[in-house]
Amino acid sequence: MSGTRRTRGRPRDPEADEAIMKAALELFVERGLEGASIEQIAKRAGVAKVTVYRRWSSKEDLLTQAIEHARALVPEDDLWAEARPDAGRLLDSWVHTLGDARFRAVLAQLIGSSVTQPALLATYREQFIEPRRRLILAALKRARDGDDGDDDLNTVIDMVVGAAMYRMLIGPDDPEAGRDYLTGLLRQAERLLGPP
Amino acid sequence: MSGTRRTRGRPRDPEADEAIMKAALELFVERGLEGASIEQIAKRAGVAKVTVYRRWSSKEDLLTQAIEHARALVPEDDLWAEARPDAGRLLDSWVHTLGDARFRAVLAQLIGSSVTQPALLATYREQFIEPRRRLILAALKRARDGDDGDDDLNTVIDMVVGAAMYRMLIGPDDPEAGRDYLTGLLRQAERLLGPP
Amino acid sequence: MSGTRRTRGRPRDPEADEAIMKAALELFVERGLEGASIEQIAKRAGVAKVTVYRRWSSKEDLLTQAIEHARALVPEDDLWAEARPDAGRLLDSWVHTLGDARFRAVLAQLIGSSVTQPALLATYREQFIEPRRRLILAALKRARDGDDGDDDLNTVIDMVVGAAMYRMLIGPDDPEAGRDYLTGLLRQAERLLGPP
Amino acid sequence: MSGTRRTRGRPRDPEADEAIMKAALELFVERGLEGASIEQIAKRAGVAKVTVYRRWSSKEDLLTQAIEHARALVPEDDLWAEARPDAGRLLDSWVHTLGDARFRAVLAQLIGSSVTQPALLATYREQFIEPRRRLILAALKRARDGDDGDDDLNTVIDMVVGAAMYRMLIGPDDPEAGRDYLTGLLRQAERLLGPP
DNA sequence: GAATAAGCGAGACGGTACGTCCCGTCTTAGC
DNA sequence: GCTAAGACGGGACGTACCGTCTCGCTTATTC
Repeated sequence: MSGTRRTRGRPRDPEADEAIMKAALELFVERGLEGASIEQIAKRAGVAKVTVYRRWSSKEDLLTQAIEHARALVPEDDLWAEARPDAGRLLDSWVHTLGDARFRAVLAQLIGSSVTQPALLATYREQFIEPRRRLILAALKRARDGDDGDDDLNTVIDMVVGAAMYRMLIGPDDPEAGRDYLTGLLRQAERLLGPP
Repeated sequence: MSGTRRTRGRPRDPEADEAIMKAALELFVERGLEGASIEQIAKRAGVAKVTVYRRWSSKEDLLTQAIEHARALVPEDDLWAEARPDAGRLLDSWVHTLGDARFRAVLAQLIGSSVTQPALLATYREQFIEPRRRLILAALKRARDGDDGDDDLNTVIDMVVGAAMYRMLIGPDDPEAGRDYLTGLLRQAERLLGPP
Repeated sequence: MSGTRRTRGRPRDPEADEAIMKAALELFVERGLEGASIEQIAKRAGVAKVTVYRRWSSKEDLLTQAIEHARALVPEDDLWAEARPDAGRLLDSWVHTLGDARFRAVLAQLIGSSVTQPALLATYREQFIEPRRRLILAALKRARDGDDGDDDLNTVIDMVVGAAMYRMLIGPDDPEAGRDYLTGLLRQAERLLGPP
Repeated sequence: MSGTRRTRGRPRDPEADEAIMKAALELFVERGLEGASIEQIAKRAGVAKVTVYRRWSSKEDLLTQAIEHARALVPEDDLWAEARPDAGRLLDSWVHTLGDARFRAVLAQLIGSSVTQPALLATYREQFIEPRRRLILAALKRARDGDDGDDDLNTVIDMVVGAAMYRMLIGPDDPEAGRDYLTGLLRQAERLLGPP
């Protein structure tokens, strides 16, 4: 009755997919693109190497899918999915994310690997970053009645997000990049968004 | 006065140092931290592996020093070393740097490798980035007579530099991050630096 | 009856064994014990180094087995395996062997390496030399009805074989050690085996 | 006044020659041609590597000369230099030499190295072996009044010397190759030298 | 119920890099 | 000009992983 015909032979173990993607993401975060070898991924997932290769043609494919898969598991995403989310809670969420070492590790690894493998970072940007930017842009346009061009608003977003990421990725390791710093950024942004 | 006694035996070949650091930096840019193996560095430099190991105890030491060394070779640095450099030329220099794929590759790799090896990025920050920031900060303070706190000025610098780097490292690959984009950033910065 | 369970995983490639032992023997003959490095053996056999190390724990083990293996491939051995081989054909075989540069090289290398590594020569002696000596001894005893002690017969064999090898290994390089020389040796041996 | 003009600069240390040749010979005996590296020879002689290379152009040159040099130091040689040495004492000498592990090691290494480097063994043969053979041949001819050809006598010498060396170099390691064995060989030789 | 087919763990395969050691050559300072 | 010291390019060492491959076994579908 169901549309999808079952294939012949032994079916794939669905738990393996889960375990492999989990292990892949963990290793990528911990040791980067090179450190996340199929060998290690298979070992950590408790799976034979062929089992990985049968499902994904390359490490990059696997990681891309693992990133997409992981996104669906993050409950916080729901907040960003709301049409008009609460600004305070978004700030909290943003502070929380930026302070998370795991997040920093993922993003740093993605940027590093983008030199030889741009697809991963592109996936991440489209999956995580762009939706959030679009949400913020829409909120700003609502607040401003659209009297500024998108370009200017986008530049302001770039400045806020860019400063935060710059601080997190490159800036000195002082733990200053917390709520106070973000609040300062937003205060400056308000001036840019106010009347000239 | 000198007092430093020359050591016995054949002195180390200074050309080898040069060749090794050059090869190391090239490979790091091309293939990242893992791809820059001592084996390949030595081969490209036309040097025996021991010759590398004699001078540097680890790949990270080598790369750190290679980055420091490379900085001294960049003539453009002179511009930034001037007490009161010309703003237009600085902007040109900045545009040129941000548009350079090599620069992007180095910085991206450094950020990626900072997860497991923070020293490299720290060296780069202290050698390249901080001096430029200090110069800009001083210029801004001169212009503003110091009526703003350092924190605010630093935040503005973060926003400009951060936005530029964000665009270069993460942002969509459109080649928009050129002179026009930077000019837009600076225009916004002027507003932040003007009277509230 | 067999009981030997096949082990799991991919079985070892029997052609690799063959190629490795062949390459090892060739290199040993050409360049001696030291020249026959695992690195070169693997390269010549078209095989990865691990593949060698998986099978043999040391170079000496490998060469010992290679010598044993090579013996089984020499068809001439069949002649010596016959119960009552034809004396003329044995002489031909002996002349042929002594004139073979390869044979001289193997034996010379084995003797040289026996100083630091006696096992190789011992294997060779037991595999090649002793069987032939036993065969000759048996033939002599048949001919003489056993009225001499083994010691005397063995001494005569020593004298014939020893003279031939001495000529081949140490003696001046004149190509005299051919059929005439061996025939002369055997004529002298007949006198020793005849009535006193 | 004297004919030989002293050259300029510091004269070579004559003790160095001695020490180097001694060390070279020792290492050759202990570890063979490959093991007797200039590095090790210099270290054991307590001398810099250049000091060795300045005097000899190659390892083989050095060893050849070391062998020649060593011969002059062996007092036993005087016995063989006598016109009509005492047969009993010669036998003693022979037994002593064949039983000496050092002698075996030298000869075995020389034979092994002759595959790639025949000069060493040739020197040894001409310096040590041939003179002794000539002496024995002369003695036999004196005793026999020359009624046999040289060839036959040489063959008998080959058989005795060959058997002894075969036993020492290849034969089973039983310590049988002592005085009794040699005496047996000589007894057999007497039969060959007697009337047909 | 037997045949077929695909998934699975295990492990061998060729290849590359590791960091160390030693080789013979070279290039310096010091006597 | 000799000496000791030590750097040089080259190459082998034995180990560890890499991604690919090839086994025997297991599990499911199909005939």
